[in-house]
Amino acid sequence: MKHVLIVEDEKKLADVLIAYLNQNQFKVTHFESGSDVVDWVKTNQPNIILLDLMLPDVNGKDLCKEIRQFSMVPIIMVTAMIDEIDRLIGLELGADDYVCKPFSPKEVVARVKAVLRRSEVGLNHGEMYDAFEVNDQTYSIKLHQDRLDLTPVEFRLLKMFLQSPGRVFNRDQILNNIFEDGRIVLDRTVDTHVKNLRHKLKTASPEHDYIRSVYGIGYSFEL
Amino acid sequence: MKHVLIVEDEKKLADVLIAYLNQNQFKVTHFESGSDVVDWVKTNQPNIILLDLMLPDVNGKDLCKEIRQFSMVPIIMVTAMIDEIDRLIGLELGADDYVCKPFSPKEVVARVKAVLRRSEVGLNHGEMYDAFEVNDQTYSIKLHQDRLDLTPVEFRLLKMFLQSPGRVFNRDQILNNIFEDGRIVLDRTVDTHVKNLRHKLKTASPEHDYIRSVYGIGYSFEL
DNA sequence: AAACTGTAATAATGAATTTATAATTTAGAC
DNA sequence: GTCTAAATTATAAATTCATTATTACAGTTT
Repeated sequence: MKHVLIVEDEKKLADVLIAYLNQNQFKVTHFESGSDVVDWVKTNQPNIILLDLMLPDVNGKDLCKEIRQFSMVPIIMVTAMIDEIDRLIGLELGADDYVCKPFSPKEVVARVKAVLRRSEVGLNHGEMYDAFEVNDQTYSIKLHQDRLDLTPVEFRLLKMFLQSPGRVFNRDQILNNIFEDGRIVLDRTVDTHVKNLRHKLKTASPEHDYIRSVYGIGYSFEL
Repeated sequence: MKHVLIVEDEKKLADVLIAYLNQNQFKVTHFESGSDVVDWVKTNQPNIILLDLMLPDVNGKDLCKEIRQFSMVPIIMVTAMIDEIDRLIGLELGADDYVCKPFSPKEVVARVKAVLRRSEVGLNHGEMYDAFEVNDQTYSIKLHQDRLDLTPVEFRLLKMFLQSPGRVFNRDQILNNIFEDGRIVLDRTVDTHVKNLRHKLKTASPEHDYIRSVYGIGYSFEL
């Protein structure tokens, strides 16, 4: 029986989740604050953690990172800050997924199952996107088994593209996704990174043209 | 303190064993099923495993073989099938000893101690990782028979790397792994220890470049 | 004293960004 | 349709910035 740890200060919300998860044959443990979570996780080794970003005592992001220090347990972030989401994606937090408040309990259960499934099969492997394999542990991406030798910026850029194939990003969106801090750089910088990434992709797979330029708008990734 | 992993689905039985082992200064981890055992062993490297042959989800024999793929950790098989025992002995399972249910906890503790003693003295070396041999007793690591002359910090650093080859560690993670107490030192300190370790590895094996710097992230060990 | 560890300062390297220029695309004029 | 000017994107080189490597030394421990 899979064991889910919920770290959530809104009692009502937590109760609903617990009820749903129990109905789906999950064992659930609930913490209303973050202070004792690390110790508990170390001794009890849950199968998955649902972690609220906004907690009364500790910062959810830091907690996530701290857990990552000693465990690869899957973590799903829960947040009310819809604006934060974009920045969280592809971030080096080490979380496996996120859900945004308000959410349906059904959705959460589905995500929990999905993440567990993912973490069970791909033992050492990262998430697959077509022929690409993204490995957050090793900060590397493989294309057809071969490791692409990417810089940190290129890694985040390609991961962002892979997560939304076909979507056209303008340069502002790309910069927001790539930089945690809201630092401001020129649009041309994006071009340069795209150029460098294209070159590395071309080296690995000469026949394929993955990144499409959309004149007047930005770039999109075509699998 | 020796760390014993018990894989046993009968909760009561396991609890008795845990109590006895704890009394004898063993640290104990308990799994009620076999599904997550392999991963856990890979990261946690127990000193000995007590493995039930009959588990709800996976076959104990297969589990034993699978563990033998990557580790020489001593394994004691536990079984209720007294008839099976004879067939098991001498088999290519790779287990180190057997106990038959019903057994007295005292007997099990005695066997655990015996097997550990056996594995510590004599020809039985430490855990092998490729050409590296880690010996926790003597706090030393050999590369191709040659003993590397490592300081305690270097020993823990290299052992950590060997346990997760290919994984990229950032400096915080390295420090957390190396120092049990939460002592805080500068990131540059990691660089220095890595440099010193690299030098010793180079002396022992000039052609090989084991430690890879991952710019902006940390280090990884490539076997 | 010798060995180990941590820090600080500096050098070396590598990545990110900017800059400059060339190439391409688009839209309007003919 | 084709030509041309303006806008946009591509590329390469130069610059700035960040990270890592190395060295030397100081405080501790053995």
